[in-house]
Amino acid sequence: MATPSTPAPRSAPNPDRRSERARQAILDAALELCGEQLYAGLTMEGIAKRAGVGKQTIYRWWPSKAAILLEAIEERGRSTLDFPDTGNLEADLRTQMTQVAQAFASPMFAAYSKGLIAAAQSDPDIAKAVVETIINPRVDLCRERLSKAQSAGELREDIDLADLVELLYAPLYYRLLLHTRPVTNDQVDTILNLALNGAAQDKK
Amino acid sequence: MATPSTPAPRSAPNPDRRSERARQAILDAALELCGEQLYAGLTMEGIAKRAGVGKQTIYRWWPSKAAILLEAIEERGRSTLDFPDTGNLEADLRTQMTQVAQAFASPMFAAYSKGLIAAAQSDPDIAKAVVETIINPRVDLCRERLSKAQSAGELREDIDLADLVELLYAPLYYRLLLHTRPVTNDQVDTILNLALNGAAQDKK
Amino acid sequence: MATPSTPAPRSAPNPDRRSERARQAILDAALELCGEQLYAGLTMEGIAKRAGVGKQTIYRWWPSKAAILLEAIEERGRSTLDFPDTGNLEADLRTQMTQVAQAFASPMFAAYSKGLIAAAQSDPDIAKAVVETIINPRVDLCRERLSKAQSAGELREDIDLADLVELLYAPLYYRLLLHTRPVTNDQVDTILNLALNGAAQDKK
Amino acid sequence: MATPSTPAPRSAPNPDRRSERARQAILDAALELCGEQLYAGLTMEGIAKRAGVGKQTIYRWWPSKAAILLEAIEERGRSTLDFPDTGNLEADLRTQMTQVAQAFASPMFAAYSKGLIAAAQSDPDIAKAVVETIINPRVDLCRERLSKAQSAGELREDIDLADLVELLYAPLYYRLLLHTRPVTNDQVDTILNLALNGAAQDKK
DNA sequence: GCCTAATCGAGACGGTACGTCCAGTCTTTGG
DNA sequence: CCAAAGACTGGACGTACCGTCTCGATTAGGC
Repeated sequence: MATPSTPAPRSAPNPDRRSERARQAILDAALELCGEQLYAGLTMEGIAKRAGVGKQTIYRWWPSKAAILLEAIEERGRSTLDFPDTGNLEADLRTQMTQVAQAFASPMFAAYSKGLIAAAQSDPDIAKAVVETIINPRVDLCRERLSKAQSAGELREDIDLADLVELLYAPLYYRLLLHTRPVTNDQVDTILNLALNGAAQDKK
Repeated sequence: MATPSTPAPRSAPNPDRRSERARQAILDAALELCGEQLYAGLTMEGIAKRAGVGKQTIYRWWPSKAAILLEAIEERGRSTLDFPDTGNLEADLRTQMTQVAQAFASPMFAAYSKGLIAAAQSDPDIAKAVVETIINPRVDLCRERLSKAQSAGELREDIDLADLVELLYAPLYYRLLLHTRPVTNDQVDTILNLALNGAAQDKK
Repeated sequence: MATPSTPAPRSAPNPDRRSERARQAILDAALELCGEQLYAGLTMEGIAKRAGVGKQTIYRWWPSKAAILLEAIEERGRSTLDFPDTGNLEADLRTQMTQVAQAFASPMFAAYSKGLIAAAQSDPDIAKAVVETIINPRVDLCRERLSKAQSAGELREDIDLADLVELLYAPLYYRLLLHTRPVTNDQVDTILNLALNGAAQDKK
Repeated sequence: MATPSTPAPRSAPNPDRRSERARQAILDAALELCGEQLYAGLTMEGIAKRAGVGKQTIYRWWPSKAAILLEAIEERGRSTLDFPDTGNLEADLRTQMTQVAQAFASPMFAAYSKGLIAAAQSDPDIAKAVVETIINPRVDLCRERLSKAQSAGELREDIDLADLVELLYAPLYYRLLLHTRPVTNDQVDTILNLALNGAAQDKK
């Protein structure tokens, strides 16, 4: 007889009886409102009203509004999970990174950045969830592609691929979150040029 | 009856009569509270009570709590504005970037990141102010140092220095804001190695 | 095509299939909860949980929680319906009124007073039901006894017996509902003395 | 150095700074709403909205909606505090009791009965306050008048005047709260006739 | 003695009001 | 006139119940 793995903090609701209609309406409302106004103006009451749903129904299934956004993005944002492999590393990276750069300009990723990452600064649980469900899967896919390239002799043997992934994508997040300059396709070219070839003058 | 020269939208306060004691107490209280708890738990009422100050005194001089933090950091955080020039570019960058990496771990920069940058996602004014008063001055100093190196033939001629600054510092912000891994001194070495020398295998 | 004889506003439940177990459990739970806490803290959800019953089962058979109490009291509280006739009017009244006075102190009558009468102030249906099922039967019995006494020449011919019943029992309700003094057996003696003999000095 | 007499449960508000405008608006709104609908439909939120007041302002000064009604009635309902003394006891009682009987039909006393007395069944504090601020002052005035009559030989020496007050007024409350028959002026005559002269046949 | 339909326990649903907390404004008092 | 104090309107918070609705799982009556 196995002990239940979930401790059921407060008479856990039964997911089988969950209303899919309400769930979708809540995710839709959250994304819409986050697109229309800024994340700080996003309220549980607003989501409930827009979704035509009781507040309790939200609190029954999600611990916070950030958790709603997380689920919404995880469910609807699977498009940036593709990673091509044409044999040409630089071209493949350009394809994928351009896709990310364009996503950063879409309303849904506005919700992502303005909402989740901001909330993550004040809530370690959100931070953990963002890393695990959003960041890591994409990082892993990128690292696999890089690993093939390293095996093929296209990349130096002595570099850590996780560090290289960081170097490639960090500048996109930098502009997104610090609002210095807009994220563009040109930026991707620049990053690839610098990261692959290095900034130093060839010693020859 | 003379019209006052300043239109005074609503009885503009006179800075000459401002109480420096109250101003310092408010900045102190804001930083202390931001260090003790998360930014989301930082309230105007809490700052006023901690500072022994009326709420009106805060609203008279600052438009938001983020503005308070901004002023606090601008006033107390001038240390990371130094930029060395020993003639060795990589060493100088390592010195400065290590300094930044260590600042990211200090309580005051917790306030900076968790507070200001999060708030900037929901408030364009804050975003603008952060870039102008915090980011740009440091970027400019870095770019000047890089410019000397470029003139000295240490860096490729064809690269944009603003892009290089981004490439160097973005990974630090990436870890800070996305909470993937802690920011360490080792990270600085890795960034410099990759960014200066490139990840690609030497074509010989 | 025959119209059903009962219009069945919304699928009227069939009393033949009613679960007597559930009915008793609900009445018990309602009385217990009303005894343990104040009427204001009595909830449909609490009754359902205590009775181990679905909420719908309650709503199917009763329109309100006051209706539950009413049925509970009507079913279990038939004891105060006895009215003695020993030939001595004052003694018989003392017997019956003392019984009522003691009932007012019992937990079940706490439910009666604190629950039903309070609810009756906000719900005319409850008020009507209380009068018809609880008050009137007892008033009628008392009036019959008084009528015999009037015929026997023990009471004045010119008085309305309904008014006299009121005069006798009203002071018990007065203390019960206004919480001025506790209802005691002594009060019964005092009432009988005053109501039968009058407060005025004999003119003699 | 004196210890403050009030323990100040939670940073007690300063009554000197209280807004009389808000206070009157709240009392008005409570009485109006209680007159329009039944007490059970009276909500703090409704009062706040009608009064144009924040909910906090209500909770700052009153512990419950019953407390609001109590203050409203105490402040506006001083009219039934008069007690005549013409030398004719029965006439004076008739005057006063008729006044009370008529008050029981007015909207404000609907609030009184349907609200306060119902609430008193579930809240001992309310019950205590009702007795002390509403009931007792009026009972005392009546008892004084009866006392004069007793000294003047109009009433029997052996009766407790508090009991007589109860006997006189209880039937009015009986009809009011139990909703058996409406309270009328005729009822007052009946009560006086019975209570003063007694129901028993003169033994002569 | 099945079969079928209603009732049952259970609880998720859209709502309303609760009582609290904080935002941002207004008012009072004192320096 | 500024500062402190804090009461004010307003609105979102997260909770508790309301009364309705929707699920299987009994469970009883009519066949």
